[in-house]
This record gives sequence, C-alpha cells and structure tokens, in this order.
Amino acid sequence: MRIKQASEVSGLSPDTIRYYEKEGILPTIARDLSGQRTFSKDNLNWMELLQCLRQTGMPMKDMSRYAQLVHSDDNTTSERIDILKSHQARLEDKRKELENCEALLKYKLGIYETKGDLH
Amino acid sequence: MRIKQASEVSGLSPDTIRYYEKEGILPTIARDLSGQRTFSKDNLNWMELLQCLRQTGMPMKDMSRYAQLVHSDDNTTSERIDILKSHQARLEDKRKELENCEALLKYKLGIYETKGDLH
DNA sequence: CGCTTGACTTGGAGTTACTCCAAGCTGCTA
DNA sequence: TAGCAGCTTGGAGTAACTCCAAGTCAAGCG
Repeated sequence: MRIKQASEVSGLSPDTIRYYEKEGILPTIARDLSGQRTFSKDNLNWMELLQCLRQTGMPMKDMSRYAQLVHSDDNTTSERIDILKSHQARLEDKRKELENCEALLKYKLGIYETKGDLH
Repeated sequence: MRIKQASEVSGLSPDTIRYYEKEGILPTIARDLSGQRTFSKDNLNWMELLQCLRQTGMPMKDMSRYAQLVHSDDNTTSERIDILKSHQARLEDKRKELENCEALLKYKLGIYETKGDLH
C-alpha cells in the first residue's frame, strides 16, 4: 500500500506521515524499487493509533517517547502504561472542558433565539 | 484588575491576553495612568467565553469574526448563531474522537495489565 | 532619599506540529 | 512518445501561541 491510500486509511495526511517518519514516531517505512514507501498492515495499525492519540491532543514528545519504548527490546511496559494513563487523564479534562463549553453554547444560543442580544 | 489577576480568573495567559488584544479578539483594554491594562468585569466575561471556545478548538478566525460581530452595532444575530452552531457541531465530533480514544486506551491498558505486550 | 523588588510595558524571536510548494523522477495508459 | 497521476526531496510558510530582552513604574524598606 502506498502513501495516498495509507493516508486515507489512517487519517494522517501524506505530509504528516512523512513528517512522523522523519521524526522517528513512525519506523522507517519500506520502499519499493523506485523508492516509494510501501506500508505494511503493521505500519497501518500503528498509524491508526497515532492518529487517535494526536487527534485527542497527545503531544509529539509523548508519542515520540511511546514509539521509542515500543520499538525498543527492553521491558518498558510500566513506562508505556504511565504514558497511556496520563493521556487518559488528559482526556478526562478535555471531556470536562467540552461539557462546559457545550453548556455555555446551549445557554447563549437559547438567549439568541428568544431575546436577541448578549454576546 | 490588572493583567496577572485577569489571567488567573480567565485562564488565558498574560501573553495570550496581549496577543488577543493585538489581534482584535479582545477590545482595546483601558489603561491606568502608568499605561497598565485594567480589566473591567465585562472584559473578564468576554475573556472567559474566549477561553472556553479556544480550549475546545474554535479557530482564531472564527473567534475573531464573532468578536467583530459582537462589537458591531448592526443586527448580526443570525451570523453569530451560525458560528456558535458550527462550534457545537465541532464539539460533537470531538466528543466522538474522545470516546474512540478512551475505548482504545482502555483496551490497550487492559492488555498491558494482563499479558504484557502489543503496542 | 536612594535602592530593591515585582509586576508591568513593548517589539521581536522562538516553538510546535504541521502544511504547502517547487522541481524532479517513475510507471502506466492512449 | 507523450501525458498524467502519484510519488520523491528539501525547504519555506502558517497558526497560535510562548518566551525573552530591555526598559518603566509604584510600593516598601532603612
């Protein structure tokens, strides 16, 4: 599978994929005879995970570190768990912000629809 | 109220406050005799709304446009409603992404805790 | 009174995480 | 055999901050 299709499947843009490879968040992707990237099923699974994490705001540094741990041979389970759990906590915060904002929007829209003004 | 306290109340950093004023997302803030910004209750309300919108990913352009509408004298209610509603839709999408990611994290953590490996 | 401290001012450089672009190569189709 | 889509690279551009240097100002202390 080449970059365009991999991009469609994973949700990462071709530019982002190349960028992640350069930064070491993706492993070095195999190339065909003409030098074009060919993505394996394994690559795609990893990319889908990355897409999920970045869309919900995990910083590059953490993704980078997590990738490093996964690709190392040592037993790094506990640090990996730490990273994932800290992201879980971040999601919890985000959910709260989201709910606050939803409530505020609902309130403001209510006002606009009945009365007319109030920024 | 000066910038530091306004920052604590609103959740926007002093730098962000200055940046938003420069960009016109905040109105020109009043100054005291020595040139320091003094924030009114009205300023603070507006800043809290901005903080809420930006934390949930409304782009500057939309915040800018909304600010412009609020500070204009014309009746701009319908465009304001459009902006807020499109943000509501964005929040809906974000909620879904968040839930996907939460499920994935839960699954991965489950695996780490029982078996040990699988990125 | 002078001195220090802390909070502020400005303009501008630096950062993160992309995103876009130009110039050139490859492989299929008409 | 030319044309076109899709890829390659290095590098420039962007959004939205974030940090920094150099300087101002007001309050408090001895």
